Amino acid sequence: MAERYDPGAVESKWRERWEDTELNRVDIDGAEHPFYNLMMYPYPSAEGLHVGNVYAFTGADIHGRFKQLNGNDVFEPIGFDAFGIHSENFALEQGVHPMELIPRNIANFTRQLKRMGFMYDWYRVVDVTQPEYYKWTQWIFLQLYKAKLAERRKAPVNWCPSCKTVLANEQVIDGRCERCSTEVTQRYLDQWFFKITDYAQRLLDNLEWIDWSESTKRLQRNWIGRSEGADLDFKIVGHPEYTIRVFTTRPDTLFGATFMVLAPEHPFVDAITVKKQRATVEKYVKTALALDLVERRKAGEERQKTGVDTGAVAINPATGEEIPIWVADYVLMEYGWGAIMAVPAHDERDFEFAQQYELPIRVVVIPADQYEGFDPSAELEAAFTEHTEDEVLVNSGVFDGVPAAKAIKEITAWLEKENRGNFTVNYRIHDWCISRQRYWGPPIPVIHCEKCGTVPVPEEDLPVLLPFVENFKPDESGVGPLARSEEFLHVECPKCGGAAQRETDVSDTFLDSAWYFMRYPSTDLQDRPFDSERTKKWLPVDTYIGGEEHAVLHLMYSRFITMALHDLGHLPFEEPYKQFRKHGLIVREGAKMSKSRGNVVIPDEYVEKYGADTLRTYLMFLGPYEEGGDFRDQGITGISRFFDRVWDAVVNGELADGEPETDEINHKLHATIKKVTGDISTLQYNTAIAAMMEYLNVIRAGGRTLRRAEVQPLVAMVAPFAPHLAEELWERLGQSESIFSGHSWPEYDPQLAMADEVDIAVQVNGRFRATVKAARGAGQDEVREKALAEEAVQRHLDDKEIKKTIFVPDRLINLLVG
RNA sequence: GCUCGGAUGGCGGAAUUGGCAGACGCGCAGGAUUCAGGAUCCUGUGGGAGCAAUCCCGUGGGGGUUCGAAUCCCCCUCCGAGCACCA
Repeated sequence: MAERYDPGAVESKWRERWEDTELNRVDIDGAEHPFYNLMMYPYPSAEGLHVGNVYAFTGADIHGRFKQLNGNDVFEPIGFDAFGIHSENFALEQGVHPMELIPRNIANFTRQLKRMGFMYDWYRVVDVTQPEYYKWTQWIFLQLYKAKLAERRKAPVNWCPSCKTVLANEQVIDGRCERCSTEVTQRYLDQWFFKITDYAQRLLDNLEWIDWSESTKRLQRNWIGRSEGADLDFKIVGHPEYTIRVFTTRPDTLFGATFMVLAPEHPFVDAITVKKQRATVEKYVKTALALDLVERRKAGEERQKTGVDTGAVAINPATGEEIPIWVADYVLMEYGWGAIMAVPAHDERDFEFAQQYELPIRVVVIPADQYEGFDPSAELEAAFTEHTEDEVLVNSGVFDGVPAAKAIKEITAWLEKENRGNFTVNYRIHDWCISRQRYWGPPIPVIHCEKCGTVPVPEEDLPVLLPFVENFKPDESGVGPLARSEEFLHVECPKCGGAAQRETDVSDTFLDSAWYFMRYPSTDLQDRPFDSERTKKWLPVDTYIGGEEHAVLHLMYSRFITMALHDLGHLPFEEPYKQFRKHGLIVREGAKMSKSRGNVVIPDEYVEKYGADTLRTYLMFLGPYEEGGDFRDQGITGISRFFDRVWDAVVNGELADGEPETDEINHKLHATIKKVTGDISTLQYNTAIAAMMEYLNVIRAGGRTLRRAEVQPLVAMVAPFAPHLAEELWERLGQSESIFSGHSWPEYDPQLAMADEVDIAVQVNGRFRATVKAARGAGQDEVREKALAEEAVQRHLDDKEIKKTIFVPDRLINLLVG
């Protein structure tokens, strides 16, 4: 009676064995071939592990196990991103205090993660809500504060009326809160900012050399949004004390600037508005500022442009003409200088505005082929084209006829010489607002003293403990719930000893995750955030695998924090992850998974039925890992059957000793090892699995007695995907050590991996007519002779003369006849 | 609107990067086994014509380059993602 594969029994056996033998416990100080394999730690939701988590972690775990099987000491830690709005909102919904709820969720997550067979080192878990962790999050804040990279200022901020907190720009998706999808509004509050803009250029430059998924790098590039152009100054008639500075990417169109526009918040608005227009302008500014950010940002057709004339007049430095100054809310204070020179002929927004208010439009750039015979007085259609070498300036004085791209440089140079402007670069990225008027986060370690102002908490007083606050519900006040704890709020000023108050905001949860990977190797040390020797040994992270939804959030923030800590002398490197690979998204039956659709895959059900190994492998088989896949319930049986057969091949029946039985099988074995080794290295797990299946089909064909040398390498190749099964089979093959404890990955012989006989396609006039077998490397004459011997080839040659032969060695021969 | 992906059998997806399209798996059909269902095993499975050998068509649509195109170039359609009044 054949013994059947029982995943449940095999998996629980090895789960216990690994735990007893501490197989995945890494010798942090003693490891000889350190490899840091990181995956994005989850926030422990009450719903438990999502199949998306399992997908992400499995792909990363396979990578880690593969490295381990190849002789590395792989450190693969896990932790919990348990602070933050998401966790807190759930606690509110359930009416349970987060201090009670979160540990419960973490326990549940831990159980589920262990069931999946990830090779986590459970002796080094990070839980960001523990004081021994957030003490150091606060420490990082203090370091940035000292370096003047943290700054408190009043600013318009994104406010989520539902979560009742401020959000970073990165957390506003389509004008809505990324967590609860409520429309975001604008508020003016005192906020802490991290000056990530100081690092914009470096964050951009380093993208050139870090080994990351291209698409992720592109997202970051777009988000940083570098644009080159010029700052230039406009004089105001009758106000010699003011000049309006603008930023433009199109200095070549300067001669076409027929008016200027200030943002409603622009500091000069009040001062320069003429008496007659004062009431109108004041009213407009008031209305504009009352609009929330979302409404104001609605572009183009959605909302008509509005604006008012200040009555003031500026001088176009190029033409010397007087041009009117308007105020309009389509100009944003946050970008550039909050003021623009309007060139309606070459900017759609300015054009729309000019049409609406009947402002003059002057064309200054035209296609080069229209330059001959151009009449400068003629009316021309506005043209919103990119400046190319095919375009030249007109109506532009001495610059007439100059190609637009060249004119950008020449006009900028001229402005610089005149001291009226200069070349400059602008970035779209804004400073990172880290204040949150919420409860569930690390208190920002700052004290406000009436006498001394803002005083940082001395490092020796850290951590500033998050107090238990019974009613942690956020409210409309813009003041965080921590203000409700009298005991927390009132404190002595560390400087003068007088009565003072603590900062009541907590920091953004993205600050917790910006450095968690630095903590893992040092979780056992309480006197420093990370040990310098261990950091040198393990960091930067060798491979980081995670979702791309964090491209401009976590991944950008952690790069910034790493750079800042590097510059402050705390880290020997400035990029945190040597290699980053994004994984795709997993959908079900072609549709996104969501609770409302009711199509969420609960991993537990499948683990119960098929085992963790089968679920892991099936998830990887769905499609290319970096692109995601489509989960179909029936598909999992394919993997289930595959493992049944692998089991059967090893366990049932005698295995013969000696080399693989035939050269053909030996070749197939080596070719498979080569293919699987390559595919796993590049995260192409789906084709790696297909290759193993193909190999098994080959060796099982004909029901022959298998040889140990045919089967054992397969067991090793299966190990990253199905670690429990592989361990069991490894043991049954007579191995006494864990398959993961040594260098168990099979080697291949590159010569053997190539077949010595190949099929060569034969074409006649480009159409396939036959295949012939030939020795690898066979020459054209030999192949041609074989091809001509084929009956089908002869038929299509039809006795005509062969005019030309195209020969690709080992692949194809194409015979061309008249 | 801008930027970037993508479209291949009934389905998920392969294709050595310009060289036999459809690997591998699911599903389906036929057969074996079974009292039966399930499981398992064999065989077949892009479409069309033919008893057959064989032939023709075929990678979203149209054009092109090439001895040869799923792959490269141009135009179009549809789907997805990110950004969006960023001057």
